[in-house]
Amino acid sequence: MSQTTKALIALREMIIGGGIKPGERLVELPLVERLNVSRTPIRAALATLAEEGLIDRLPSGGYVSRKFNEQDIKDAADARGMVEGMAARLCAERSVSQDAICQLNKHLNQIERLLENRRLSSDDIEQYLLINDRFHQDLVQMSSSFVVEHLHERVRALPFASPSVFALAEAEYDQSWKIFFIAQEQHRGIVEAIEQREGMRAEALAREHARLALKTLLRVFHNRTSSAQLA
Amino acid sequence: MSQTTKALIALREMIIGGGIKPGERLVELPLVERLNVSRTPIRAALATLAEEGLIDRLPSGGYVSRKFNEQDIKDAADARGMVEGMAARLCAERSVSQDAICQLNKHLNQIERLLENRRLSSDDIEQYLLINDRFHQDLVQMSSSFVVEHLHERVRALPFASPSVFALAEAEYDQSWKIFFIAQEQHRGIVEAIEQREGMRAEALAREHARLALKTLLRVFHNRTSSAQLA
DNA sequence: ATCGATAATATTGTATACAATAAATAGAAT
DNA sequence: ATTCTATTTATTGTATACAATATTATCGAT
Repeated sequence: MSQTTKALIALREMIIGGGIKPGERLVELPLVERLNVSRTPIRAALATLAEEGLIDRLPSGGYVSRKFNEQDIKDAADARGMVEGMAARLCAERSVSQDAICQLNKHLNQIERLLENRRLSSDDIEQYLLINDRFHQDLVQMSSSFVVEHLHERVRALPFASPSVFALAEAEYDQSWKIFFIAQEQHRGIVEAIEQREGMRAEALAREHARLALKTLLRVFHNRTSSAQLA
Repeated sequence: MSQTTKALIALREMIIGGGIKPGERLVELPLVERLNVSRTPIRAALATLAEEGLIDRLPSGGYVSRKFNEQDIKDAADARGMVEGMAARLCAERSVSQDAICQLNKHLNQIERLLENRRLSSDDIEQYLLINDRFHQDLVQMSSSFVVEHLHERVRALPFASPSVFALAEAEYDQSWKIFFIAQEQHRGIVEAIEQREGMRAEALAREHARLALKTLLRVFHNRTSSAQLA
């Protein structure tokens, strides 16, 4: 693993995890000591983080950690829905191959198998997130649009735009295991719409799907507002 | 102007303008000589260009100039419509101030004044592009969503996603000056929809507006296919 | 005490040397 | 001739010294 990657991961973790507080300036030299990497890879990592939208470039040079409010999280989810919605629509309009549909269904079948045990273990949920991610990733790939792929990368990098491990704890609550079933129903709907070339429906479903993820996420936050990144 | 900015602009111009051909690898040392800038700012510029999607990062390190086909241009326009559509919708949903509406209308009035002379000079068109850009930029700003702003920056950087000077020549043709009126009508529609809090309509109009820009652009390309960037 | 100018310091921007890695070439074995 | 390996070369990755700039502190004037 390159030094740049090392710095990037460490910094991301510090920002999300609260090691660097919102509004705090990211000075290069101190980071050299904290991360045991020279300035060059740190600068590269900072540039990347700025592109990802996690930190802000100061007009006079340097960076500060952004602070995100609840509205930002909602917007991020909305944007994610928009991009994945476009992906789904393009899949429908461009008649993806039967093979592609099968691959999507394969993921969904795996999820279904997970959901057979009504009580999901932590491992199950981790599994779920993994497969879920693959499903969405494949969907984007199948749109055959480099632009959509490109935007999806950006949207995925936004904090909390993706269903995260934070949502993990949530699953313990009895009230929320239904979420998985609803999400799965939406997954099926999206694939069905694509198969039937119903672009508009595919897009709408993908958007709604993002809203569901958001709802779960926000509930978690309201339970424990102590999240480091939140203003 | 910093060396990095200098390198960035020069490289962008070389890629779009054809000085660097699609598929060509961008080796740092030769670029140092061609641009009279050291490796450090060149590396920074290359990283930025990769984020913008103009060049591809090789898994083994280094970059190659991307080649864009007609589908990519269509997708870019589509994506632009999607982002500006979301911006318009948010403006509507979030009840932008009367001041904001006035500012948008101010731009539109300026455009209207330009369009009074049926025959537009090159200067007029340049003016138009400038004002048009400000209108769209303001629209995005007024959505008060940093996510939308963020994505808009990405989408704007995509080649040909924005109405460009290429379209300039096109305006000479008698058949195409109507385009400006249609575009203006859409502009008015978008603002009206925002004013009346019709989110869905605002979004749809913004999307359609992007398709119109695309149509113009594609016509130009079909007339003179010799464009450097096109595969 | 407050403001402004100037000096001191901190911080980023740039160049470059060196290290690590990838690509290309040449040579040997089959 | 072809493939594999060894060696060379080309290219990127990293560290660091120096330059330019921005920020902060100091001091004097009002």
